[in-house]
Amino acid sequence: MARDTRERITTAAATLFRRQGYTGTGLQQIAAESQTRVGSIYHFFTGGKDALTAEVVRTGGAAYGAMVGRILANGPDDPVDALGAMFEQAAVDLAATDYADACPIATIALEVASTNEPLRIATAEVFENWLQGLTAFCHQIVDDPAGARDLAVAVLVTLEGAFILARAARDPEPLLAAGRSVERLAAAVRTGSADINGTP
Amino acid sequence: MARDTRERITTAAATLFRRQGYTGTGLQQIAAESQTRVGSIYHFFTGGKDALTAEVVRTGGAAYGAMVGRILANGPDDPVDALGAMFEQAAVDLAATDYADACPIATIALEVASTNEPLRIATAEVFENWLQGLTAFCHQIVDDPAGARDLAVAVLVTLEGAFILARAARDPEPLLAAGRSVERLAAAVRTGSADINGTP
DNA sequence: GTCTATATCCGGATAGAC
DNA sequence: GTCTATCCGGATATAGAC
Repeated sequence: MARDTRERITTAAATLFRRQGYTGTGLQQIAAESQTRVGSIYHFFTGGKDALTAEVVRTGGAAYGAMVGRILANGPDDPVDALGAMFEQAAVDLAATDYADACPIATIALEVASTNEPLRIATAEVFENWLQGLTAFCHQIVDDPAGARDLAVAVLVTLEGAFILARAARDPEPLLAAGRSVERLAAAVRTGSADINGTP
Repeated sequence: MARDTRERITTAAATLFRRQGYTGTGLQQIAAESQTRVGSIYHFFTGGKDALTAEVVRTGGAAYGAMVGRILANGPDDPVDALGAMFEQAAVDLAATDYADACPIATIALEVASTNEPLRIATAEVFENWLQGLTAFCHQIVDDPAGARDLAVAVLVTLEGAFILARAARDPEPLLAAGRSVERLAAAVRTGSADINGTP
């Protein structure tokens, strides 16, 4: 049962961190949720809470990035439409989980950004990995590498910000509105028709 | 010194909440930072930590919204350019404060979204107030009310998401890239030239 | 590997002297 | 209004029996 125990700990921690954040979740609660003891957590994670959190950030981040990649790959053929569909799926998932399951690392990222340098770096690396995957996808829409990266940044930050508003309001509408705007931006970038200073 | 004490408490709490979040900040630390005692906090805020936090969210949110409004009003005459300038200003401010002073309520909003209903509502109201101000501004760009609201949502969520990435990476680039994309989106919305399904 | 017990400290909150 | 003292629970972390 050794491997099972370790996995129960990380999954319980991931769930609790999503809903309560890093500082808001105690090791005792993680132990209770994963049906182990605090001592067992320290058996598997010698570095204590921070070592556990770092692993949750990295593996949870990789899993979420892979899931988004699948959604984009299995979505509409038109990559612009696929981006919009991703936001709609995020809205459905968020409402279905009582507005709890949004970004797995956003709360942690904000909590540790100015207080915990190793964890800050772990979150930054996850975001960068996501951006690289999204940039590759956006290359279907824009040839220019810098343009694809900019579009990828826009997609990710729009999703992250929309998660904040949707969770706060307990309303999927910000995610849907954000999806419409991302589609519109991606279409404008693709046609190249929208100069920064459009004709008034 | 009575009024001063109360204000010192809220100011210290606002600063600490920005950098460490809600659960990551204790009343003892707030008391130390504001040079008072925990008992004094309870003298002014009978409801304890949550009452203090609710006031910080509301007054800090109103102040930040007013500041953004001033930046937009005093920026370039072209409202599309003004939106881009706002992101550039946010990037400058963030770097100048060692990547600490981003959104005053975003961290709190994520922490309490699934754990503290009164505070969740307080953050939602602040976001809604900001959206109404931004929607009024975006009416300079789009006539259609729904279009102006959608653009306002896009601007706010893009800013919020860019704050997360910029703080995690300790790099203003996500804010600058987000600003370029918001300008591009606003220009496309103004000209109405970018259909959702643009010509490939 | 797992569990109990415990050390040390900080969390929010309150009562009451001054 | 301010300050001291304190309650009680939970925080992280560790030591050691089994």
